[in-house]
Parts: sequence; structure tokens; C-alpha cells
Amino acid sequence: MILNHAIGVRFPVAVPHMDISELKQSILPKTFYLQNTFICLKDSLGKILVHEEGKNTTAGRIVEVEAYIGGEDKGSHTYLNKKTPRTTIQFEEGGYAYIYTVHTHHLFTFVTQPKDIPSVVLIRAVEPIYGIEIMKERRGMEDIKSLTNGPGKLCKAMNITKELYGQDLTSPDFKLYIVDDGFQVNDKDIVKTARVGIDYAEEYKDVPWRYYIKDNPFISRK
DNA sequence: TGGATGATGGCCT
DNA sequence: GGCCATCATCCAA
Repeated sequence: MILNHAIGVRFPVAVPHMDISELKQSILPKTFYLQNTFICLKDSLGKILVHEEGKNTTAGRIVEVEAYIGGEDKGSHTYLNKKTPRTTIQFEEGGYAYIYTVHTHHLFTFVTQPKDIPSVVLIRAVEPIYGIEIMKERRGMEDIKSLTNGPGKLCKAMNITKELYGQDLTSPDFKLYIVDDGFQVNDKDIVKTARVGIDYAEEYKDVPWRYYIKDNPFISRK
């Protein structure tokens, strides 16, 4: 099923007949996640993040992402390929969930590339497209534009917690995954900027590894 | 075991 | 713009 809406054109959001079981036919496969991180970064824009929880199922279109590259990247938890209990999953092959906490919030990333190349894509914002009422309830607000326009916000709205750390996003048995509904994001509609909140990263502070969909109302900041 | 820190967000001025 | 809640994580000791 192709959602009959266009990003940035529709608002308020409404997808009354979206069928999750149909979307599940189009889960991104392992081969997607094994690709170079910057391919994953670019191609994850416009895909749909789904957390299946029965009547509390939520989904959102990915509109803002960042790359964190192990080894060289001083902004990464795996700078110098540092392996700790927290970062262990980054060293597995692509397709697993790397979820961590910062202050009181959870942040969701997915692991990319083959085993022992610890790199991830952080989902910084999604556009709510399913389960909007439960998102409002979890976030304690009515303002649709603020439900998921930040990495901590979207995890709260979609009930993504550390219990999902290490989950295989490519298994149909699991309840957290990303699907491709055929929505295309044109290259000219991708804005590339410095990443957010990594002032400590020295020469990696300003690398343009944050991608977002131009003019989308749900990005975390300009 | 304790201190420092944070890939944030909400509230304030 | 600033302030800070609040706790998992890491590392020095």
C-alpha cells in the first residue's frame, strides 16, 4: 500500500486506513543495513519506523537522521572502536537496535555495516502517521507537531525503551522495524548540516552528517 | 565507589 | 537565549 499523501503537503496528519500488516510485507532486509552508513543514512529518510504493540501500535515517517562512525568520529560512542557494555551491539552486523539513554531520555539508532564496523544511524525525528492518539497520551500533549520532532520525543511517543536494545530489526518475529512503502525522497530535498549536541567532538563537530527532509514540519530544528 | 558527563527536553526570562 | 531535572554510563582511584 502506498500512502496517498506527500510529505510537507498534508497537515494535520491523517492516515485513516493504514494497514500495518500490509506494510510488514516491506520490512527493510538485512542487506539494507549492511550497506555503507551514509547510504543507510540517506536511504532511511522517507522510510517508516513501526513499533507494533497491538492497539497501541505507532508508526512515523523518518524525516531527520544522523550518522555516527566508529573509530575516527569523536562524536561517536565508539570513537577509537571503544567497546563497552553499552556499545557492544554496535560491533555486530547491521540491523540491530542500539538504544541508549541521555539524561532522562531514550534515543534510538540502528546499527549499519558488517560485523566489527561499529557505525549507526540515529533517528532524530519522524512524522507521526499511525497511532497518533496513543502518541498524544504518552507525550501528555495534543500538539501533533511536537510529538516526535526530536530523538527523545519520538522514543517516548513510540514507547521505544532500552528493553528493545539489541533487537533484530529485520526479523518478522519482532515488533520494531522499518518499512519501505515506496515513498521517494528526491536528492534535492535532502538538507545536510552539522549534527546536534556534540560540541565536544572537536574536528567532527561540524561534519555534515545530519540529513533531513527539506521543509518538513516535523524536523527537530532548522 | 564516587564524580563527571551527557547524540535531551521542558520551562523560564 | 539560559537553567536544570535526573540517572545510566564510564572511568579514575
